[in-house]
Amino acid sequence: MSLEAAIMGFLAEEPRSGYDLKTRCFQNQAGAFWTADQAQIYRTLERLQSSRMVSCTRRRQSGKPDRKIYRLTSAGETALAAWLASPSPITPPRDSFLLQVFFSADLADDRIVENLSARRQAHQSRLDELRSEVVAQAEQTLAPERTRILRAAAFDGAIARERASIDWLDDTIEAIKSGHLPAGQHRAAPIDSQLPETGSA
Amino acid sequence: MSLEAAIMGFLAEEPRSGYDLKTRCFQNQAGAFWTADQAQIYRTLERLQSSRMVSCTRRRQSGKPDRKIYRLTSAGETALAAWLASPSPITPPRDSFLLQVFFSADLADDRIVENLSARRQAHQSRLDELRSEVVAQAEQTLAPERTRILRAAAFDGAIARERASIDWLDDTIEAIKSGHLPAGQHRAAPIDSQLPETGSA
DNA sequence: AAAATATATGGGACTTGTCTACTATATGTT
DNA sequence: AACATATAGTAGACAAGTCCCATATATTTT
Repeated sequence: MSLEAAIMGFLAEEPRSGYDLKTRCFQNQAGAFWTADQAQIYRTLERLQSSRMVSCTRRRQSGKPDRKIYRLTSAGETALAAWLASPSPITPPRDSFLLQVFFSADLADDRIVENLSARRQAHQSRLDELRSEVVAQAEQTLAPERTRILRAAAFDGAIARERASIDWLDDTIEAIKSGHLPAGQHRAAPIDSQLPETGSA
Repeated sequence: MSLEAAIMGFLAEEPRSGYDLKTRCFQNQAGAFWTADQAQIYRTLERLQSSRMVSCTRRRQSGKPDRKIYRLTSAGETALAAWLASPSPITPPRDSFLLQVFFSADLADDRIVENLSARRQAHQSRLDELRSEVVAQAEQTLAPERTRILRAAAFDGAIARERASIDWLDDTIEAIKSGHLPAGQHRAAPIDSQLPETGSA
């Protein structure tokens, strides 16, 4: 549903081909909020066409294969407007990393810290990407200011969450490093050590 | 994959039935990080059994149907340990709400504020749930301290993100209310008004 | 006595999204 | 000449998850 809406949102700006959507729209722009692989974009376009939300015209090109240019129909505009005004569903939580933390009592301290640090790295890269995307977006002075501000707000939302994750990771790493995490009495052998416990029990 | 791991994580604590997992584990405890409906829990248990990660013993009950108690095998313990030590995949962003914000330039200011406020409400409820879950978890003094602390850390991660979202929403609502968002020159008619524009253009 | 609710387990259809790979042509590189 | 890359679109298998529903029984409520 969201992918349909996102595609309609981009087509509302201007008509585009599946290829445009894939390379231009879902890589930089909306890639921060929704990703879709090529196969799915094409299939969603077909579905939108068969439900009359978009229309399609073929454009010949010399040498390259034909482009199929999709444009939003008036039914599509209505559907897009309805989606924009409707509350978007709260997605059920699905965070495999927090799940790992939740279950990692049997993991040695330094292993836990490793995992947290790696995760920190990943969030940091994503934050950097988001920031550079904000800059790129701000430079596109062709779009009306209202559009630019709202898009910036969306990016800010994503950025705020990345920052929160990083801060939490820093705090947690710090807490473990300074020994606030008591050693466990392991059910069986500690996960990454064949040695018997020496002095921690 | 994560659901398999989560189930194994719970079975590592103690043997349980599918019903236990559904009602006790995936509703309160890990429900904050991963949800699964009943159908999927049972099917995943079957899959885990056929790959020898868990074993199953039937227990008769008078009146009620038999319980199938699943326990982690040693192969399962190994697989769980491997999962805990492996970096969890970064999931591609998929946030329909930010997508809406991204595309909502054609929506009237007060509509946008409505949407943001509704979202704020939702995040606030989720935050409250998380907090009460932390309290509930802290009261379970039967679990070893190490376990409790790590679970609390996982909840803190989720809480940190909820708070960040709420703060961002507050800021954004405030910015729009104080008129920082310029009116748009609409492509067509403004989305939720049949009246011609009067004084905003 | 009928109806709802909790316990316990399962089946089947469906949607979304991922992964792979294939067809074509033009351009640029080694 | 062989190869990679960009353009543009198509096709099929598959995994994960959601939704709705069926089957039992026991207890509690109306």
